Amino acid sequence: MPDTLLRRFIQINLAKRVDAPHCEDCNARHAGLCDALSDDDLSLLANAAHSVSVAAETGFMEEGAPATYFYNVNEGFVRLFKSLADGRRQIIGFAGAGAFLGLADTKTYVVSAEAMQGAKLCRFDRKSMRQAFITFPALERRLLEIAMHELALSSERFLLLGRKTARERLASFLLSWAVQMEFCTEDGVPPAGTMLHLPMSRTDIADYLGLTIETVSRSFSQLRKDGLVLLPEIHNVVLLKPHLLTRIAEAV
Amino acid sequence: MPDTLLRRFIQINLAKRVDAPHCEDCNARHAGLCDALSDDDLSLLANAAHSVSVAAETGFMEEGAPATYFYNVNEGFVRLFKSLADGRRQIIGFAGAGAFLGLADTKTYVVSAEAMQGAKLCRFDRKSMRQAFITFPALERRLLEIAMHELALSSERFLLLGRKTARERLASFLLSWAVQMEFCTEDGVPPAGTMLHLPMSRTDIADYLGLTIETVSRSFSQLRKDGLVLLPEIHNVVLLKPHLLTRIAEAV
DNA sequence: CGTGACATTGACTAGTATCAACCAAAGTGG
DNA sequence: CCACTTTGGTTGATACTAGTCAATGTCACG
Repeated sequence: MPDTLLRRFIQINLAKRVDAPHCEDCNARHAGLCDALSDDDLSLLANAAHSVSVAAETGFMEEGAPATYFYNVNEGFVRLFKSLADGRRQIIGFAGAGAFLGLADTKTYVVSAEAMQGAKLCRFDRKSMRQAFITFPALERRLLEIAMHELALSSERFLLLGRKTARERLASFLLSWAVQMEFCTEDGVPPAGTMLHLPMSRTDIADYLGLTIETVSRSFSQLRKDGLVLLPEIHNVVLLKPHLLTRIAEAV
Repeated sequence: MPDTLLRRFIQINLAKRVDAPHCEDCNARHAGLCDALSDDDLSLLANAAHSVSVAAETGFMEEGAPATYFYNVNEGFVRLFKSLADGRRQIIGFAGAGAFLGLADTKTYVVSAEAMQGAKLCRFDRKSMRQAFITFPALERRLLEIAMHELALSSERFLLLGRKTARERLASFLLSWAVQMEFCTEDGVPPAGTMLHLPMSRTDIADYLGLTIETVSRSFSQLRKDGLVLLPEIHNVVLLKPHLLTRIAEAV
């Protein structure tokens, strides 16, 4: 085979696509959807994906826009939100590695998404994803599990937004973040002294909990004064009395 | 075949189980999960189900209890809710014919359920349901669609509970109920003059919207004074200016 | 060291909750 | 049959939590 033809063959059939994701060393390899597939199947799926980087504070999905892509978060955090016409914002969730975005039964996105710091994502277009669900039924089953888990969490959040006080909301938030960051033991409570890193601003926390930044700030100070937490840095919280926090969160 | 043996054969193989549901004339036949199956497949599934009646204001599912059954609502309305230790209650949703209850990735129910008036339900145990998902993949696909739809609705409700005023919440509620009752045209707005029947009490509406009964009552009166609705009976609302209601609901 | 972004704290306000009175409709029982 | 009670809803007066507006503090960065 002449040299140029050989190079061409390699290019087409063997070389990795530069923008295809490298699943082997991905943070999300054993989380979310990807965890449902074997290495071989995943590498097939990866060929349908594009790896994209999103700069800090940049949007890549907009409520109401045609839902052309699904995303899987590989690195960094993403905030999902909805807004009212006058600018009021509600953060629907913070999505980290392994989270699957763009899930919807509609033709348009139901929420907007922005990278918080820099984020790396896998992008699939909906067509190839539909195909993947047919090829890999395990994927669809996993998606159902994920969706059911989200639904369970959402009922907890309805209770928070509809019925809890500012203090209770913040306590619940800290604990749920500890769960999401896998700091919790089998009883669902993080060990005393756990230091949580909160990658989001006070504004984000406020818009997540249905409060204002001032109320969030005051509630933090109150928890600190009561000896429940330490606030060594703005983005770090030490949970001194996690069991008391759960009592506050559940109004026991 | 002797007479007694024949009777016995009929009893075992041909006679309908008294408590098996009659899918042909069920309200939920062409809604929710059941709509995903053909008549033949559905009658197979029906054999795994028990038809149960629940009296008004009676609970049949409790948050935290072992999740042994799934339910499908055939008739009447059911309220799903979560409570805090001190009695504060948040209604997660009102489920009518076709709704599927008990969905959860956990071993225990995440919400409680009560019939509002009398309700008729199909009860499946989780084991036979898992089997049904394997036998009828269309069922699982449909369940995923339902779950994704619920997730889309839930983000809308986060916005409502976290960021909307009492008046906006009530306007949103009336419109969403009109959608659920299929009163809306293709633009998602019900025609002017639509009369909505609200099967729930003011207390239920309050606990659904994260308000008190007094605030709900005042908000109703306010909408009436502003000429947006009529309140001929307590459980009936006439939407006089639905487009204005949507403007209020979305803060345009 | 000045600037800007973000957070905290304080003073005051507003929207909703709470408490209470009142009302209407639907039982209940003598 | 009619007074009495009960239940659910509305309306008013007041309280309180969280929001708004403003001043101050803190930290990172040029």
